[in-house]
Amino acid sequence: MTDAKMPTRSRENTRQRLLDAAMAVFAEVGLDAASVETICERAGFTRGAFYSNFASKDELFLELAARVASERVAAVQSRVGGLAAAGPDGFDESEISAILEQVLDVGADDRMGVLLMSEIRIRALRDPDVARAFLEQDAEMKRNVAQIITDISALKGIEFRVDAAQAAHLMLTVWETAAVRAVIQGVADESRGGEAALRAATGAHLAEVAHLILC
Amino acid sequence: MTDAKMPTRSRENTRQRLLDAAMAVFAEVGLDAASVETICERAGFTRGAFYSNFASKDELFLELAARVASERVAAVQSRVGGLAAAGPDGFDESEISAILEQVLDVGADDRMGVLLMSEIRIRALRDPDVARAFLEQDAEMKRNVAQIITDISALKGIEFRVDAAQAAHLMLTVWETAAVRAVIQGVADESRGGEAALRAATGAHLAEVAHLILC
DNA sequence: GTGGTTCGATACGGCGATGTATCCGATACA
DNA sequence: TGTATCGGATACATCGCCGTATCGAACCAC
Repeated sequence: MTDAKMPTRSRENTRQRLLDAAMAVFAEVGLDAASVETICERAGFTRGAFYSNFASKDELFLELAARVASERVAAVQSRVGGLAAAGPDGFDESEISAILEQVLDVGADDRMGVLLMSEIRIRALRDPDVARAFLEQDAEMKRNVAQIITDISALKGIEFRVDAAQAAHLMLTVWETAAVRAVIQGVADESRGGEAALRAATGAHLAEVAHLILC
Repeated sequence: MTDAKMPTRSRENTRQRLLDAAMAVFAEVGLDAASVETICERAGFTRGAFYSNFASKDELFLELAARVASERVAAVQSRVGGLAAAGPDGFDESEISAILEQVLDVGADDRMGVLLMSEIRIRALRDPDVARAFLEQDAEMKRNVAQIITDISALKGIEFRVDAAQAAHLMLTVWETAAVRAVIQGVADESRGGEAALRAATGAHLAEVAHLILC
């Protein structure tokens, strides 16, 4: 029963390093093209360490996907908390989009995040387990964003043209697609528009939607 | 004269069969997981035929992506043409979404179409060539949809809350995301909701957007 | 210190996919 | 009818990667 096991501190450490390395490699070349070998050498291990910690690449991916998803949700939730601070003063449509932009830019503002989510998404198109995880995470995100919208609505006494759930759905959709589009744009003209361009593009689209849902 | 040099009729035929088979296999297992061998046996050939017609799997994919893209655009364009027939009678927000739904359901209404476009999209996130092709096709689609919206606006004397380009962008975004989501939904509960569910889900979201962009 | 356990490295066998080089049959042409 | 060409099949050599089995070293309790 002592077998509850302190994972030797080094074991858990190894797992995390492997997961981090896998995240980077998956983002770079995609799940299928990423060999176990590559992941290991990126993490500074050999395949022995890998198979001592994971049964297969798929298992690792599942765990990684869960980690990424929960991190995204957690990050958004934490930002939602610190939102009430935003005073109930002046209000215009740019404000709501700014708030959401700030809330959402966790997990979608960097190239790697977009690539990883795309990898998870395409996997969800074929694997039931991943599909369920994906939908659940998405629903959670939607709930959080809807909460924000509701809060704003209550705080400022504003009515929107659609209910919070629909608005949240729409904004998440637009945000996600815009982020992907921006990365593709950067790849097309490898002039490395990078972060700035990405943020600008997604922000603009969000503002557009905010305008639409206002009364 | 129809054929400058008849490529033996059999050669071009072989190419097409290989492309068709590849399309199916790519949709099923993804680009990376699809082996040349699998594609060939699906098409009823051996690898000899493949390497006689294509230099590599990547080359085939590029050609396939171009074909799919141009087919999508062509299909939408042809539907746009037959649109003026829709009489300028009664009008409500469900009509505009119905029209767009009808126009768009080419290329996104079937599981395979969604899977293929997702494959192209994820490839566009890493390969500059694919990225450019993707963006170009997307812009073309957007132009066509914007045209439809403009036509409707003129025909019925309606003003929208955003300009046609923005509206088109939004509707394409929502449509595409909804289609993907529906497929994932079907994978999650493999009760095979299938086509009907997919169409219903995407239709509902489109209607929602139509409501928003109306004055 | 000593023995046991644990974790990662090394070594091995094997499979599957790739790309090329060669062969064979059918069609086109003289 | 004989011959050249073309398209696809077959055969071959190779490589990368996988998963396991084994080894060795560090860490633990006593």
